[in-house]
Amino acid sequence: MHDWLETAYGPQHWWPAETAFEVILGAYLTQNTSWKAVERSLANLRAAGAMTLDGLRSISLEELRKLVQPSGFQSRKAPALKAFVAMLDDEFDGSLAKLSSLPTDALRRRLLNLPSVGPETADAILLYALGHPVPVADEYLRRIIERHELLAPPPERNRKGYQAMAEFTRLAFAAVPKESRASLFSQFHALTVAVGKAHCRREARCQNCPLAADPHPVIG
DNA sequence: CGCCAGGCCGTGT
DNA sequence: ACACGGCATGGC
Repeated sequence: MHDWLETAYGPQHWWPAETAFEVILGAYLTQNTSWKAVERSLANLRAAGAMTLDGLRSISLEELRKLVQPSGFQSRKAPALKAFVAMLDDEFDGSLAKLSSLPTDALRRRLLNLPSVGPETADAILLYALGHPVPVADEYLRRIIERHELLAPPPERNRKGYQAMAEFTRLAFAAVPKESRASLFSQFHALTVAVGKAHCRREARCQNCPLAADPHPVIG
């Protein structure tokens, strides 16, 4: 499935960001929000000099709310971003490297304790900002698994479903050498988003889904 | 205009 | 533990 999608879509070079901090901002902002809207918020943050740790620390909560308004949920997302900065400052000397030096499991638990960080946001930060080799699952992958019947029962939209998708992805790449796993998880997630955005709407069945034309797409 | 987006959390059973 | 609704905005 990964290889077939890669042939169809090519390298995706994800996460679309210049810095690790920008990845983290985007991971929060894109929660249930289109990337297009996130880009506007990111542009606001960049223009305000708030795309860095120092910049984000400096601006007021009120100002931050205005900057991230275009991507919605600002009453949640702005305080959540401030809470991340506070955690980094208070516990890790303001250093992403120190945060990242925790073992993956402990780091994941710490991230999940932050407000507005659930499994997907935690894993996106782990993989794309901090380079830890964890799979990232999302609603697109859930639909793909459901509609192509790759798992029984199909994953639901809750933590158990998320865990099932993560395990599914880990198993699918179990044979891949450990040092290649982060880049493959990145590429696979990016590809599922690419095909999901294009063909996998919420209600309608897949329309012209390229996976349906693949004679051999199914894992398991 | 209605649907939807790269989730998460509080509340009620 | 689980289902369910609210959260906000803008693109299409």
